[in-house]
Amino acid sequence: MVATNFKHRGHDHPAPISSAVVDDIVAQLARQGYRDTEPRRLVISAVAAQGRPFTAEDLCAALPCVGRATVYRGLRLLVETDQVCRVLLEDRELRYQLSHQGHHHHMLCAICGASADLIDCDVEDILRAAADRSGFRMSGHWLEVYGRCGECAD
Amino acid sequence: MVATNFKHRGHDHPAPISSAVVDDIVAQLARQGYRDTEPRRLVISAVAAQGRPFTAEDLCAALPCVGRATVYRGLRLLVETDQVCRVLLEDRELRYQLSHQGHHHHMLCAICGASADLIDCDVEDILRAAADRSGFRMSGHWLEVYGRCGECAD
DNA sequence: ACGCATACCGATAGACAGTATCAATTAAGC
DNA sequence: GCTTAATTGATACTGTCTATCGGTATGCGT
Repeated sequence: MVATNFKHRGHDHPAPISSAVVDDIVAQLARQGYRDTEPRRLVISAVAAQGRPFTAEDLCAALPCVGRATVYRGLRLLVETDQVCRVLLEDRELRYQLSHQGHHHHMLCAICGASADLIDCDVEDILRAAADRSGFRMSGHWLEVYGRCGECAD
Repeated sequence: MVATNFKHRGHDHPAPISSAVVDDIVAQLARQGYRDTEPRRLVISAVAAQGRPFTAEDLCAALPCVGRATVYRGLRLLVETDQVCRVLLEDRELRYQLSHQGHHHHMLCAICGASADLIDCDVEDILRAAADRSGFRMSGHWLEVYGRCGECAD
């Protein structure tokens, strides 16, 4: 194969990016009519490789061979299809992470950046009741909890 | 007085911006060592004049005679001194509003943009307990509730 | 296997919100 | 009034994300 100044695309049969997680997400996307492309697999793979909440720029840096616009588009698609959820830091920086099923909230460690799902936490009903008292009909909410994880606690 | 191409400053004695709210905030700032300047009073006055959560750009537009940087700085100062609180819309747009005393949350109407304080809502303890269960020590949180206010509920 | 329609890609330019810089100005205390 | 440090405003800049658009590759029907 001859080197070119163009990026690899499918025509030179690169090693397909594949793993249980990637295949699963690609299959879910396929079910909704989205194509199975190599750049998209690369994005999903990089997302799955992140150990903690990451920024879009983190992904771009981890994927120098994928266009920025493609990374952002891929990320947005994953958010829209609920494969990835968005997390907001105290300084309003937006991060992402693979979403576990169902609606839940995150606890973010201000020191190491780790996140943990907030389990057994039904603020929903309480908020709805309080909203009612204000004459509002609640349709959604955004909640982030900040603190220190066990390892960073003092 | 001769017209110049420079903006008015104190030297031509413009009508001082004053009202109960403005004077009160200016006094609080003075207590913390911040000067009483005309641009700052203008910003505070414009903030007080807003009927609902507003953006920094709203203020800039309402204050064409005050520099952008000054508006942003003034707003930040007001947030840091707890005179104004920040509110996050569902699309992550940042808005501001005069803060009423004490920690509380906001209910935002997705239709008309109105906001109401969420009263009798102690999510704090519940969150802290849930965080404990995840091994976290909670230090803060960010909560916004979205929905429809009474008037927009149809 | 082949061809077609169209989703998709990447490079780049641009929109946008907010910040840094810095000389000029002014508030506040003496 | 005078001094000095805080403040201002014009502007340039940063960083994040989106729009555009020519070209490409995927998935499907055949």
